[in-house]
Amino acid sequence: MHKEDTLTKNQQIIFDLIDKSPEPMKAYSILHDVQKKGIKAPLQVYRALDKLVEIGKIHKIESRNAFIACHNSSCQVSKATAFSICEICEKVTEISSASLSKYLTNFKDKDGMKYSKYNLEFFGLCKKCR
Amino acid sequence: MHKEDTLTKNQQIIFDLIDKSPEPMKAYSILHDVQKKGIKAPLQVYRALDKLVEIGKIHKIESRNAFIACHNSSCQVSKATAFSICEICEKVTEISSASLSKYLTNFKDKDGMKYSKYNLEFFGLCKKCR
DNA sequence: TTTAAATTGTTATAATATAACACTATGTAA
DNA sequence: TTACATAGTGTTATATTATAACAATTTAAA
Repeated sequence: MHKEDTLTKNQQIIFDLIDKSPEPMKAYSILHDVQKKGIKAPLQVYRALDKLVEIGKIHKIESRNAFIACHNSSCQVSKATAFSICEICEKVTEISSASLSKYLTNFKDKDGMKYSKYNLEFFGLCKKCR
Repeated sequence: MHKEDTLTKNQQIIFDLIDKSPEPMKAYSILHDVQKKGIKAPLQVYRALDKLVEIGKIHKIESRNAFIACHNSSCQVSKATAFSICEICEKVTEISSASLSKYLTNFKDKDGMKYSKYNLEFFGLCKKCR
């Protein structure tokens, strides 16, 4: 499976940065942080991000245009993602719920259509902000 | 409830355009189409879009940066949205499933936290593209 | 009717993302 | 080992998406 694939230099630098970050990181903030490592252009960042998303090492939080490392060990969920987002402090947490992913993976629309790929973003207030 | 609110001129022009469109519309494509009606600047479009999203008349498809009219009559779902997106033709359909919205509205995360607001995007192939 | 709130119009600019092209590294097959 | 395909890199330029700041106007409620 893909997750074990060796990352290239740029991919590794950018993954390490995102993985260490306690919060989702934006592309240009990543760019700023890796310039000292020789990554100078937005495209270098976006290419690494694209690849990391593709292989499931990171996820994009669509509503925030930001990226976080995947913390689900199981590979199936890399294209079936769910997050909770605090509307005050912007804390983002990946939800790993077997019942949720089972429900959504088995969900059929009006036409009986199933979708193995989805992205779900819940919004509310986190513990601290409540 | 908000949906019955009267729209302002710009909001009405932009809502009508989106409502008539068979597919999600992007902000600058909207701008292009409404220039003949006197809306000349991006900000005029974004302001109307923000308001229309806020009152639930339209939804933003986050993964596409595009906007579609809401076709659910019930107001509760305006902040609890679900869509299917065809990865080939980009057709987007709003899903109105009582069981889905019930499941997600009642979903509790590890900490027992519930979220009344969410956005779900399913990806796959539509009937035509399969 | 005056006053607060929302909306508008406008210019400028910020933030996010991709096109195009030349070059380099890496793995695979002859 | 060579040669070939594939993926990744570096670079410049540019496209796309979105907001800041400020003055003027409209609207609706007290």
